[in-house]
Amino acid sequence: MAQSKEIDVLVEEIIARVADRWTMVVLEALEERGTMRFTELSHEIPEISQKMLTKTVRQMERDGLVKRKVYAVIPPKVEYTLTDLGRGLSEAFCGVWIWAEKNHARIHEARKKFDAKGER
Amino acid sequence: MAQSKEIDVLVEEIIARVADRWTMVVLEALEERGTMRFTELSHEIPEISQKMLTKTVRQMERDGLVKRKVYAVIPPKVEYTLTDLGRGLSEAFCGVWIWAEKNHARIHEARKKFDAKGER
DNA sequence: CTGGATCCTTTTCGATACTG
DNA sequence: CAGTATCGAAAAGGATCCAG
Repeated sequence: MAQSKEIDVLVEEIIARVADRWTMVVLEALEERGTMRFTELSHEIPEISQKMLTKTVRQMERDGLVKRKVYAVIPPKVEYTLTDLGRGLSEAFCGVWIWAEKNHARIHEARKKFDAKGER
Repeated sequence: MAQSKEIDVLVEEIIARVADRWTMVVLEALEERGTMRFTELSHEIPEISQKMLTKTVRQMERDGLVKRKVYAVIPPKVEYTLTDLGRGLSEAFCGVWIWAEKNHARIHEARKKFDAKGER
């Protein structure tokens, strides 16, 4: 049963959005540590800029992957938690993480070989 | 058993590279149809430009995900095939595709809700 | 047929400064 | 604390032309 082409395009768009560099890392962090505040996230992922973190969590919220809970206190407090949808994605992506952990050495090796060839 | 931080960064780099928009689509195409020529790929994925396709398959070759076989004929003939590494990734990523197929409707729904809120 | 090279536009991203 | 706004650098991407 062939999927329609339109569905394919929709699915591809989801993959592209969701398989984003930072989305994956934030998803992992939230999966491992549960509910987290904005600053906790940025400490957990030092490589991300504040701007990208804001953008990423907003996008994830929009896509229904995380729940954003704002406390009306001063100073502000905002907590991020994975939704069921987000946890499902995290689980689905688990296989890719495992694959990457197992094979990153092979990839780096392949790159070295490839680059060595080109230098001749 | 906590993984070292350096490994994490290596793995994240792999994820980022491999979870690229076009890499995923090319991977899928090659997994489904086996060996393919350059033009076949570009026909199978009409949305990709020639430049991006070239770049993507080069990168995948460098990372050891595809094998590139050049036939010394005129006109030129180049075939692309997944390596074991590539097939492994495709398999690992399979879970994410299934998740996306199952849940794309929920995501689009979540987006609609989110956008509706913002318009007030 | 399979690209490489070039030019140009668009998008992404980081750094910085500022606010409730 | 948790952002928004803005600027400029850098990267991605498309279009076109050319070559082996």
